Amino acid sequence: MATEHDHRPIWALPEPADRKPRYTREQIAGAALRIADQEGFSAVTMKRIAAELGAATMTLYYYVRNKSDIVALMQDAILADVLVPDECLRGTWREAITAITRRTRDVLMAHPWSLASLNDAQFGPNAIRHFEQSLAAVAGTGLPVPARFELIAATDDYVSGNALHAVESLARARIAEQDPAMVAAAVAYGTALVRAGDFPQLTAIYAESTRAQADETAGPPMTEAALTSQFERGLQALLDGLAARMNISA
Amino acid sequence: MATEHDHRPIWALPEPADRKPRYTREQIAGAALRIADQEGFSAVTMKRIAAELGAATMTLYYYVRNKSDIVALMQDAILADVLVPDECLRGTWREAITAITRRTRDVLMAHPWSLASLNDAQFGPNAIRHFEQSLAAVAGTGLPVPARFELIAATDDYVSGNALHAVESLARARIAEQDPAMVAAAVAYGTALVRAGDFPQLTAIYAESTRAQADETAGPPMTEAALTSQFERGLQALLDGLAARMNISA
DNA sequence: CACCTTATTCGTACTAGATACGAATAGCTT
DNA sequence: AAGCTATTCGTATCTAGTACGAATAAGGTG
Repeated sequence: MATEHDHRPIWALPEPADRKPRYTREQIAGAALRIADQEGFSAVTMKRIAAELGAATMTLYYYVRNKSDIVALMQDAILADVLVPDECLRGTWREAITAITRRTRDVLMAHPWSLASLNDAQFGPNAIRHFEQSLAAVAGTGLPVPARFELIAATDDYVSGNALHAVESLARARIAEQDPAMVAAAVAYGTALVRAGDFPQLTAIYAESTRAQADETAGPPMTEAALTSQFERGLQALLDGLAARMNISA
Repeated sequence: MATEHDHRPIWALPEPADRKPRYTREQIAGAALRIADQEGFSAVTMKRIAAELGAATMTLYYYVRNKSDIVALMQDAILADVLVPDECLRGTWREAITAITRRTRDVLMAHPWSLASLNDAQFGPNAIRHFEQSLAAVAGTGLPVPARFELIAATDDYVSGNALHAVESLARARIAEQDPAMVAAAVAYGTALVRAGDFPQLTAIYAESTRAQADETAGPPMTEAALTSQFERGLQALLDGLAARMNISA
């Protein structure tokens, strides 16, 4: 096994297989994934992972160099779920990209820790498969390769940012319903600040929402369904714009 | 000072000011920010922050409840830089949003740790100011308020995701030039995998790039300038699409 | 089958970080 | 000057990651 501070991705290092190792990297990643999903990312510790597998803590270090290798394996394991069935890639580029993007968002939101835990973000096998699918999706555009990359990058940017914000929104909403006092405090702080300073837009909106007695949440919409339909509209707008600027049939 | 596990944002809690505290939360955030920018986010420890201020570690806990409060203060400090001069808000909505979005991206990329360290992402005063500016930017659209939110959210999603990916790209590029052996290993791993599996798109691109003897980087473009101009094109495409779908003058 | 090699497992120890607790210090008030 | 308590900080505890080397056991060899 290579030393620490070796920058090679974990997948470039041979996995123990000489005699009969009791575990595999896949099992380790799976255990870590289960813990992250059920108990939160911060519960993913070397000790906890080992316990999940019935092993001693230090045993893990025979399979990986350090914890961030395990995180990389977790990220790649998630990407397996991002892969779409081949049928999705047979339609128009727009249908295909939409399918991939939707699925990407679903998976990112199902594992809220994934976006925040991007360390060096190594490229694993499933990342490559995902990239291949994205390339297949835009193959029908007839664009030159760099433009295809750009098309993929733009949708990827959008979906990542959207998932990041959506996850935050939902987390905030969840905390808020557990602890209504906090909402009250936050709103009190916000309104005090708005009242004190020079915030014409917010003041107008606040007045209007008070008049309409809408719910007091000052921020963006909170339900998952609302966030998802907003995501869809943004995505289609983005695809419209990209298609027009790249001169490809929408 | 409120107890730990109080979910209220740090700004809702009174800052020590009775007698004569030696520091302020702003100084603490500033020290932490300096450390993060110069030595990386992982160098931001309570001990290190305190040392930067010439204080003892535990002194910090008189000003904040815990470290994540400090991170929240750092995030908000960054957002101060995201604010644009008022002149930027006077043109068309499109010019204004473009200006805000560009500046947002610049700042996020100047503090690469900021996107990855979103904890609960509390809303601080500068976040509110930034939101006010965004609302002012889109005020000229004449859209109903929810649609304005949506317009802002869409551009925000795009810029966050773009910055996230751009930061990663640049980090990868930086590591690569420090350690060319790693690139070789990663490329070797990638090509082996592509050769072994069923990757028609990647195979074609690899063949083409070999023939054209382009640089061997399989991924997206790496230079900051290239990433920025790609960002611009994506943003304008997104705004095109949003304008069309929302029926507002582009 | 006894035995040897070394792959694999794991116990112990060390370092670093966050923070609880309470003692020490020093502004302000009277 | 004395006292109250806001503010500072030293010490101790807990948790996490991981270096190191001992213990165990798989599989080949004589």
